[in-house]
Amino acid sequence: MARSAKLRRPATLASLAAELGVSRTTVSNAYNRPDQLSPELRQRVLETARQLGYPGPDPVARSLRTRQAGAVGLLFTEALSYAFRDPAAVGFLEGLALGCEEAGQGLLMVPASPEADHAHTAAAVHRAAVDGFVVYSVPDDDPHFAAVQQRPLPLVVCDQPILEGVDHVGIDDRGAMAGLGGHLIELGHRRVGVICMRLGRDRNDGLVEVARQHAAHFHVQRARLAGLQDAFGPEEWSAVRVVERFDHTVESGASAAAQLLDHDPGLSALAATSDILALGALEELRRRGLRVPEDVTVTGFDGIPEAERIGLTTVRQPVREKGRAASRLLLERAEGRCRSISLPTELMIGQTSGPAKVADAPWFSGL
Amino acid sequence: MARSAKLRRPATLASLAAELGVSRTTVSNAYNRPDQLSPELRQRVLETARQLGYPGPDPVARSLRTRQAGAVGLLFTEALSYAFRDPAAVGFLEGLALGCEEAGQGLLMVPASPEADHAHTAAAVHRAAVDGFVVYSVPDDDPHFAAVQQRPLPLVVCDQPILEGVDHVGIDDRGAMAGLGGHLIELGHRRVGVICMRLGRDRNDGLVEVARQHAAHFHVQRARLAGLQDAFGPEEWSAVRVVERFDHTVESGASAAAQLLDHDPGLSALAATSDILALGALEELRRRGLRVPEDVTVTGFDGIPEAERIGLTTVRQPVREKGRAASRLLLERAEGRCRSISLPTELMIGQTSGPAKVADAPWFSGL
DNA sequence: GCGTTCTTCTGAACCGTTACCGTCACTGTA
DNA sequence: TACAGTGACGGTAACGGTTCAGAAGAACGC
Repeated sequence: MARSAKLRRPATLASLAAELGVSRTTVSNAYNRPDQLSPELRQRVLETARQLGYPGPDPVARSLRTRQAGAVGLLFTEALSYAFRDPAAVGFLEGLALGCEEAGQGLLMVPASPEADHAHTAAAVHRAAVDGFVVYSVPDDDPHFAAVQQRPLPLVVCDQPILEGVDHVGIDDRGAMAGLGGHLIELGHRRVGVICMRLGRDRNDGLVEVARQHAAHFHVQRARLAGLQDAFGPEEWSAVRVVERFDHTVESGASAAAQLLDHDPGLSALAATSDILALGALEELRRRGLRVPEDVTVTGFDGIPEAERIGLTTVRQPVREKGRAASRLLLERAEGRCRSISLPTELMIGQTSGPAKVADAPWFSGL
Repeated sequence: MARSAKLRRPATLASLAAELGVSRTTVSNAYNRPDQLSPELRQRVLETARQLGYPGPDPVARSLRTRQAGAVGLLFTEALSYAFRDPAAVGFLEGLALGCEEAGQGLLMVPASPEADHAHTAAAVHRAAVDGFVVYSVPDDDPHFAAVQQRPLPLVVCDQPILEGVDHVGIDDRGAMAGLGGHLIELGHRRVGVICMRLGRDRNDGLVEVARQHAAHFHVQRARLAGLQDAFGPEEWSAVRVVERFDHTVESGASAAAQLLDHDPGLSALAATSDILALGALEELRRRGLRVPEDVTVTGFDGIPEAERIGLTTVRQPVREKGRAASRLLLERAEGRCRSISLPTELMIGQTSGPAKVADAPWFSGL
C-alpha cells in the first residue's frame, strides 16, 4: 500500500493522512504545531511520512495559504557579472544576506533578462515569490524596477534617487565627493582628470560632456560627479575632463587614466568615482614611471579593503551597513512609512594624494 | 464597483474575470498565452486589470499549479559573512548567478539558521520554494545539507566530497596542491609552515595535528592538506607545522604566519591553503622585515585577482566556471544522471617563491 | 451527578491559479 | 443543407496546504 502510493506519485499531506486514517489537519499539526497533538501520534505521523518518502509540507502550497513566501527579492545591477566584481556591491550583498539570514528569510536574486527580450523583460519580477523587494543601484529608467513598483509589496531602494513613498537607504554621495574634491583643491590641484563608471545603460567609453553627466541614469555616478563639480565650481569644472568606462574593472581604470594622460600629460591628479578604477589608474601611472603622489595624485571612492591596504586616498562608505539597513527597513516595517536612511562616510586621506606639482612655481611642490 | 473591489481586498484573477464577465481561463490566457484570445479582448482585460490595480497572476499560486518555482536554491557556507569575503566563493556565486540569469531562473540564498536553534535548524531548507539545490562547500556533517538531501529535488554539490547519486562539480584540490608542494620541494624547501582555513565547525585557532587534518569536515581543506602531504611524503610531513584559523581573513593569515615564525624562525616557506591567508602572511613578513622570496617563500591557493596583481605563487582555479558548471548541471538535467565535473587548475609561479635559503650552504641561495 | 475545562482530533472553507477538455459560433466545401 | 474544420472562450477539477470553529471524550471540581 505504502509502496504503491510511493511509486504512483509523490506522497502528499492528504495521502499521508489517508494512509494513517487521520485528518489532514492532524498531519499538518504534526509538522507545524507539535503541541496540538499527542506525542505518540506525532511520532507515528513522522514515522509513516518517512516510510512513504513524504518530505514534509510543500513550501509553495504553504506559501499560497499563509500568504508569505519567506524570502526577500533582490533586484541587482543588471550587469550581474560586474556587480560581483565590485567589492562595494558585494559588501552590500553581504550585509543584506546577513540581515535576511538573521530574520530567517531567504534572499532571492531576481534574474534581469536582457533588454532584447522585450516582452518578457520583467517577467521574472512578476514571477518572484517574495514578501518584499530590495532594489540596488539600477538605472533610473530600468524596466525591471518599474515592474517591481507595480507589485503590491514592501520596497526598499538603495543607492538610488529618493522616491516619493518608497523607503530608501544610501549615503550622501554628493557631499562626500565634494569633500574629497575640497581635499584636492586644498592640495592645489587644478588640472584634474576624472574617471567614472558608466553613466547609462549604453556603452560609452570616452569623454563625457557636462550634459551627459547631468543626464546620467545612475544616481550614484551622477551624484559623485556633481559633488566634484560643487568643489571645483562650475567654471573650473567645465575645464575638467571626465572619462567614462562601461566595464567596471581595474583595466578600465588603467585605460581611462591612459586616455586622460595622453590628452593632458600635465594633469596633477586623477580622481576616480570608485576604488577599482583608481587601482587601474595607479597601475597605469606605474607603467608610465610616474610617482604617486609626487608626480600625480590619485583618489578613489568606496574604501574597499585592497584600497585601504595600499593607502589609497578615498571615501570610505559603510557598504555592509547599507545592506543591513535595507534588510531592517524591509523586514521591520511597522511604524510610519517612508523612511530614508543616510549613512555616514569618512574621508580617508592616504598616501596617494599630495600637493600639486606646480610647473611655474617649483618651490610650491614643497608645500 | 471597481473601486470597492479594490478597497475590499486585492483583486484576483477571479474577481477580474467577474468584473469583465469572462471566465478565469480567459484572463489567465491574457497574461500567459496571448495567442489564445483576440487582441481586443486581451486589451480590455489588461486595461481593466490596471484600473482594478490587479498586478498580474499571483506568483505563488502559479507555482503551485504549474509545479515549478522558477528558482534555484543555494546552500552556502554557513558563515555567510566570511563567504562573501572570500573571493573564491564570490566568484563561484557570480558564475552561478550568471548561469541562472541566462536561464531566467532566480537564485534563492537559503538562510542557514544558527546551530543553537536546534528544532528549526533546517526549517528554511524545507520552506524554500525552488526547483533544485546547489550546495557549496558546507561541512560534511552540516544539518542543512542533510535536509536538502531529503527534498525530492535535483541537487548539485560543489567543492564537497563526491556522493553516490549526486551530481558534482569541483577541482582536483589534492592533485593541484601536490603540484604546488612539488614546486616547493624543487626549490629546496623543507622547513615549511602551513596555514589553513578552519577544518571544522568549531573554532580551533592554532596548531593542527595530523589526526585533525584527516578528520577535517571541510572537504577542500582536507584535500589540500592531503595534497601537500602527498608532495612531502608522510615522514617529512609529520615535521611540518600546520596552523588553523577559523576566520578567513588577511589578519588571520598574518597572525598564523606570526605563530609559525615565532615557533620556528628558520622556516624557508609559508604555504597557505588560500590566497587571502597568503596575503596575510606577506603582510606579517613585511612587518618583520623579511624579504620575499629571498628570505621566505610564500604560496597561496585560488588565484584571486589581487594575488595575481602582486605576483603571488598560487594555484589558479576557475571559480566562475565552477558556478556556471553547477548551474548547467542543475538546469540542463536530461541525460543519464549522476555526472561529476572536475575542472582544470593551473600552477601560477609568481614572484613570491624562490630557492630555499640553506643556512649551512650560503652559495645555494644563488641558485 | 453535573457543569466546566482541557486535550485531542475532525470537517470544511479557503488560498489564487492553470491544465484539460468541452462548447459554441462561424466558415468553407460538396 | 449537412458536415468537418477552426478560432475563441468557458467549466470543472485539481494543485497541496492551513486555519478556525467545533465535536468527542476524559478529567476535574464541588
